[in-house]
Amino acid sequence: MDPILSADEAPRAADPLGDWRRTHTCSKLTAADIGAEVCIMGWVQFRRDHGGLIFVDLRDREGLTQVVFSPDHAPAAHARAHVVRSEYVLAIRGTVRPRPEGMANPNMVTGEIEVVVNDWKLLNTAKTPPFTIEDRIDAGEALRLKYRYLDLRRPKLAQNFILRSKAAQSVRRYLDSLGFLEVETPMLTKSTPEGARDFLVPSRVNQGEFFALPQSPQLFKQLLMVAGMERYYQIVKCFRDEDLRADRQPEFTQIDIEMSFVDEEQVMGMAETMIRTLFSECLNKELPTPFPRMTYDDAMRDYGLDKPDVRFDLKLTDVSDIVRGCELRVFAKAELVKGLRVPGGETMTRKEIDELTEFVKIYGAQGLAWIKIRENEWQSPIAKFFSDAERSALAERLELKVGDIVFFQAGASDMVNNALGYLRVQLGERLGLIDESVFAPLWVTDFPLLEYSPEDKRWVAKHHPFTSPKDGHLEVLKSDPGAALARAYDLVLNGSEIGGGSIRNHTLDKQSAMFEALGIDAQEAEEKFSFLLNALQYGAPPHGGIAFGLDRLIMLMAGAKSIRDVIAFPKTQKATCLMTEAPSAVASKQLRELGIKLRESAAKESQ
RNA sequence: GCGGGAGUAGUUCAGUUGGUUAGAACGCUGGCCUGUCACGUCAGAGGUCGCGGGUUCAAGUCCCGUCUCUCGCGCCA
Repeated sequence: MDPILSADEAPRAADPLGDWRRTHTCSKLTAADIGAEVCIMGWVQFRRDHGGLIFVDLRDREGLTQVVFSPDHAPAAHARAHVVRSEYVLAIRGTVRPRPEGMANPNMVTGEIEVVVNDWKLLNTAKTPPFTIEDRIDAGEALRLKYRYLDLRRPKLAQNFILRSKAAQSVRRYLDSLGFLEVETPMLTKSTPEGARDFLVPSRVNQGEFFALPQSPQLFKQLLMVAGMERYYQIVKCFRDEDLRADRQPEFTQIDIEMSFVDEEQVMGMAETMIRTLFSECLNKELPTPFPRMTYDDAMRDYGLDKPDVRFDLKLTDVSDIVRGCELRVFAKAELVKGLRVPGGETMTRKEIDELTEFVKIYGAQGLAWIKIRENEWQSPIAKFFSDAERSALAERLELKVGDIVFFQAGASDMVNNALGYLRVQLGERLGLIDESVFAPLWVTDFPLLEYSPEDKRWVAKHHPFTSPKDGHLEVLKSDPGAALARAYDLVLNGSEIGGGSIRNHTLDKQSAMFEALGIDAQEAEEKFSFLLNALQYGAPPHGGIAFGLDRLIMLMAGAKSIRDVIAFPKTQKATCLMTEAPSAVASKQLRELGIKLRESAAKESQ
């Protein structure tokens, strides 16, 4: 056995691990282990030094165990233990024993027992951490991101990564059992015109030219289908240089899947079972069979959004036709007028309504009209503008009852749907209509193939330009581009889009027609996508697939508020890493090798 | 690019109408303490009030600019 330093000689020098081996993790000791000689290793969570007895809660990835240094039991070991501080790394050899009568701690998994120390090693000391490592956090996120390796020691965060690992394994097991091949695709690839901004990587050997990091492996997985792989998957990083949100990071992970010889029913069925298996294996939650479905048009009509949160019941109602002739001009001339009836909402205060009005303004609304339905009157700033006929039509259409409040939004249809759709979600949260223990999956289908971009003044792909139109919709595409439907589907969970996919164009003529509709001429298509167009001419099988946002999925499963809580080393909202301080300036030699010169406004001091 | 919130001790925060030496809790250091479990107790140390200007006899506090973190809008096929 290794010699152990005595208390008076260099008490803070670390001991070598030597031949000590861990026998148990800190969560695994129970009353069944009483009497056992064990060796546990971990970090000091709390120290309670009574001068006599010293208690230490030792933490490892799995949990906490109380360790007791006793002057009666092992005087030498006890004498050295006064130097122990928070986050010191200890190896403990001791005996599991029951806590004295009445001293059990019901709040701890291992609260029945404690380990009385026979001998111990100080494996390392630690500076006082800048914040306390416990779930009851009191430090700001910026500080925690700088010391991410300390934040990750918190049990709650550690649990998220245990869940994430189990989830990835569950998905791999499932897909492997169905004959999917895990194939890696390039990280250094070609910049594509459509979609998000690319992260670019300069090439030293090809100066003046750039790789792009993949926004997704979309084209590669299609080419793997042409290559006859038949079933592909990958749990893979994707990169998009767009602004961040609580649920968006510039690099994120997809479960990427593609299959040959299938239609949308087979892809959705496979994906649905994968998600159901995942929830069953990792959370012990049974999701409905089958998942409910809704068309895009129905989602927009009833919920205003293409990702309805169906955990609660409020719905939007179109009343445009009823108010077309009313005296309230903003209603009468609006492209779309919708109402949102809130049962029992009549008790809402002026202040609450004002807050909701501010809320909808975020989405471009000018204001928020409302009517409180009382026994003998409609209390409302706008009720006077409606005729008796209009009132009774509204009451009937909206199924108004005494005690309700109904909110209206009028104007451009995109704005009305967006503002009322998010107002609905806001009300669901504020009024406690959401059961947080429920997971409500929903397929949204029959998406439009294209949407009009006012900014670019042209039609752009809603899903992506490789999505196949529904049967017969290739013709619709030419006559009425906005009406053409896609063989695309999204999976929505609790109001978040967690996955989406489509059946692809596997023939050259269909893909060419799609490019044409998008205003990509033959020459540009050739430049950007010749490899795909070539491949489609060599016997591409019918194929389709789906991709899930793993981070967002784990975030929902873990009940985390931010995607950062399920990514080991995330970026801040300005896409920087507070721990490594990336991105950073580089030496001018590096830039010279790449043939890159910075514009003066962008140049920063290099190291 | 735009809007909201935040920035004061190691941490989380308080700080009145601009007015004495900027406070509290936790943490930290030292003493005491043999059944604690966010131990207790006594004592102590600890401040570029994000940064830069300005107004003023006097600025944590008022004004202008700027940076960072965060939530959202736009953006994200």
